Amino acid sequence: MNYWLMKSEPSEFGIDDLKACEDRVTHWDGVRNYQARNFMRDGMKKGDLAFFYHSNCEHPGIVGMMRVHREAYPDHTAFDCNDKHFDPKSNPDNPRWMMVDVKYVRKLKNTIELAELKGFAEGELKDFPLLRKGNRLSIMPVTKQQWEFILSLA
DNA sequence: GCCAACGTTGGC
DNA sequence: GCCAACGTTGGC
Repeated sequence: MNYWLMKSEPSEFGIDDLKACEDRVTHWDGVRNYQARNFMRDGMKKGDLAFFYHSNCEHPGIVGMMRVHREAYPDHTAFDCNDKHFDPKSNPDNPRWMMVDVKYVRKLKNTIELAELKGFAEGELKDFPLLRKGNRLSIMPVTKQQWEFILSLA
C-alpha cells in the first residue's frame, strides 16, 4: 500500500466538504499538473491512504485522512467549457487529465500545521516534497516512514 | 495583497 | 531547442 498527500484549498473544497459528500466519497477533479497527474494515474491504488492538506489558508497543514476509493479515470471537468478547470486540449477521445475517487476516513483532532512540519525538514522529514523550497505539487507521495512519523505528531 | 518559485506557451 | 513572457500556486 502506498501513502499520499493531496492539497486542496478549504475555501474551495475542505475536509468538511468531503465528509458531507454522499457516502463520504467524491472525485478529486481539477488536477492540471502533469507530475501530480502521473502520481494519480500511475501510483494510486484502491485502498491507498492519503493525507488531506489544506493549502492557501490561514493555517495550512494536514487536517485528516482519506482513502483511494477508485483508481484513475478521465477528469470530465476538463471537457466542460463552463468549468473552472476547462482545458480545450483535452477531449474524451484523448483525455489529458485524470482523477481518482477518494473516501473520507477521519479528521485529525488538531491540524498538523505546515509550520510544525517545517521543524523536521532537516530530520525525520528530510526529502519530504511538501517542505522543498518552491514546492507546488498538489499531489505527492509520502513514504511509510514519513506517514507514521507525521501521524505521531497528531 | 505581495511575491518567489515554478510550469507552460509560443516565437524564433 | 532556447528562452522570454506569462499564468498559477501558495506561504506569508
